[in-house]
Amino acid sequence: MPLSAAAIVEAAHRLLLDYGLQDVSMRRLAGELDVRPGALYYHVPSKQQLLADVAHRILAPLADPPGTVGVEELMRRFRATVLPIRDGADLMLIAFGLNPGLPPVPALRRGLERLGLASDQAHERAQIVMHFALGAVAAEQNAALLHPTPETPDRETTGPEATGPEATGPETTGGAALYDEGLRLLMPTAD
Amino acid sequence: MPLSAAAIVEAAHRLLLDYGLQDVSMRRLAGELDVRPGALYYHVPSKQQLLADVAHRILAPLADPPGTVGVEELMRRFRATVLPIRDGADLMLIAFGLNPGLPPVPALRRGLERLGLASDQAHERAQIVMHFALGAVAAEQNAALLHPTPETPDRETTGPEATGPEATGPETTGGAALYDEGLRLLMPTAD
DNA sequence: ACCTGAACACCGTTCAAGT
DNA sequence: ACCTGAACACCGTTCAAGT
Repeated sequence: MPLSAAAIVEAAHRLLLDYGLQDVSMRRLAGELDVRPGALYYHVPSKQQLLADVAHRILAPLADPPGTVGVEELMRRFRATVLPIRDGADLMLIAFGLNPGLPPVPALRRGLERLGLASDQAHERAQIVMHFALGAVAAEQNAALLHPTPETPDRETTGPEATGPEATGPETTGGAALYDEGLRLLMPTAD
Repeated sequence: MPLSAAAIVEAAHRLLLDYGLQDVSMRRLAGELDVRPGALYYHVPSKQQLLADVAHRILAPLADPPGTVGVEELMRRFRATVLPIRDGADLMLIAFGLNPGLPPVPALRRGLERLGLASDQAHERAQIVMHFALGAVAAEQNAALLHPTPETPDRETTGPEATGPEATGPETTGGAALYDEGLRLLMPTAD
């Protein structure tokens, strides 16, 4: 088969999961697909759009949570999805810049309305929650990359139930606890 | 004079303010300073460390706010400082990864303690607030860059009182109002 | 001590030309 | 229609050698 946008997105996704965002280059991608770099541009308009498509694929499971999952659980899943990807939050920041209505957002809005917020309020609150989530995961990933704790587990061979680090922080609260607390503060209350 | 770390940081700072993070390359910096790229590495260990030093310079005014400025005002100043710099939030994300105690953070902690939080609580809350601020400014900048609103003012020739965009959002609340609301939700209350 | 020259191993993107 | 070849204009970093 001749190569296609879908095949390129899939290869980029694999490269991202296996090596991280830094290693997803158009040239490396071309190598992986056994074509010259220029060939990719017949199928995708730019690296940026390609990355946005990859992000969409990754976040698709958060589009319509099965049953009625709570807002906090939804956002915990967002963190769990993005955290294991190297520079995953940077990718999501790019993707949300291109398309602010990406997957967790509509479900987040609906969930906030279910909690009593009017449509406008829910829209606003959803953005605030997303901003916090993106900042928190980005900070957590950068901290881990830049001064890494000894014994990074390096997921691989771990089953699908692998959730994340939770290495006992040096003087800070663990990333998950901090994140949960932030979510809690941003949840609607009678105020 | 022979070139120095300080001179390199200053040139990088100028390049950042004038052209944005994308144009701060070691090679371009070298050109600006009339040396070959390798010369820079005699004075700075890496681009990453250089950028962290530049970030420190930029955030220095937020280290000890004159008088006793409120927490919300402090964080508004953080936004106002970072927003006019192209990809400023990306830079700050790098910088805070390297050094989580950068300028607004200690003042933020002190301010939160003044509002009644115990030391541990203030530390935790400060991180949460910083995560939100970083995410919010990063999202705002990416949105502006990726699908720019017509008539970007393009600061320059504008006086020192230039504060920022505030273009009437299409369907969303303006960036400043959204940011302020996020801050408000994260401020300590009796709960 | 401080810097150059030159290399190593890369980037994203374009586009005439081939099949 | 789909891809190659080749270029354009770049990257960060290292390091022997010069002064």
